[in-house]
Amino acid sequence: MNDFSLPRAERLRHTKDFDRVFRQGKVLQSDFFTVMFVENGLDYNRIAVMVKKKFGKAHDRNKVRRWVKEAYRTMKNELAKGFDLIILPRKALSEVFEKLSYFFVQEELYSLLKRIGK
RNA sequence: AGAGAGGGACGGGUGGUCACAGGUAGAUUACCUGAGGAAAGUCCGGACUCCAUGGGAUGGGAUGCUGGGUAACACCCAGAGGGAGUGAUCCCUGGACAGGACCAUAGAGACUUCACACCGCCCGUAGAAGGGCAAGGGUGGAAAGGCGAGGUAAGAGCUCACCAGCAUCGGAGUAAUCCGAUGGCUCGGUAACCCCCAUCCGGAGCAAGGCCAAGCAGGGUUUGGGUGAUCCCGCCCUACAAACCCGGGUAGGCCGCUUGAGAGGAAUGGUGAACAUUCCUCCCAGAUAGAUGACCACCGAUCACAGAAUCCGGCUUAUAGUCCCUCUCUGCUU
Repeated sequence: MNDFSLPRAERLRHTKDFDRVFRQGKVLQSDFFTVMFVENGLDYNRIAVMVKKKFGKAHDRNKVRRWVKEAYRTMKNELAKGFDLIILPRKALSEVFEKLSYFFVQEELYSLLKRIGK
């Protein structure tokens, strides 16, 4: 109930899983994020964060990926279960990234992710 | 105190709540560890792995004052010469008498066994003609040793002193080079143009390469070769090697993967050097869709550049701020 952990099993790891999400998945978009998701037949979610090299230098790419993972970890109990999802930060985010705080990213993601499965 | 030169250290801290990666332990839990000085650019140099294997010639590439250090280097240390600065200090570095090529514009003339003569100077003459000359002016990045004196019709290493450069001899130094003597007076620059000399260099890269598991299905054509700059010789394989076509199967796990030219300290050698040797202590990230994050509190007082991917040694570039050491100049006080 109060499980905030994010172990390896709850992450997408194999090429065929990625292919399945890209081929069969549905897409949700906001100005700053794209989310692709598909049902996985399990009783929990698996996620991956993909940051394109265009986003910025390695330091910033790491930072945005960690923020997204952290945000997902703290809100995952409030989301629908049984999906594989891929979260992609969009180019618009990289342009204003330096001025943002973690909380802004968290808000953005929550408003997007709660629409999954409805 | 101010201005400056060289070098070094750190680059938020502590506590708490969640979360991740690795390791250890009798193991759904504890404990420990967890990015950088540049992790970066991928510019050099190695280790390591595979290409069956050795030698020679040619070609290509890299480096470039001297000596030392190193596994090696384009790095480091010490020294030499030249240049800049009052100084601490900083910057530059093979050869232009082996040869070739080029030196725009300007200028009379740009490297040539009388270099040239535009304005000039001198002799000559009524004035010319005809001779002699290169000091001064002018052009240029550079004008054929410089400067002074003698000399002369005017001039000229024509003669002489000093300076620069060249050659020979002697001395000091491992050497670059320096010092001294003598001689004949003396032909620029560019080698990030070809080139010459000396030294070094095979290719590809951890997605290297290897093991296990699973799985299928092999067949055909061409070439005669197979050592990836080329050629030659030797040797090995040809049950091989390469290319292409048709058809099929994997793309999961483990190793490589972090103990290493390792870090800290001491002694000795070395130039109070780079560095080497010996001894003692320590283990300090190893992910694989890729671990370091988020929040709260307090303090310093707002926090730069920025994230490991086989591992080391360098170089270069980016960097808020804090602290330390050595030295120079100027001013003031004693």
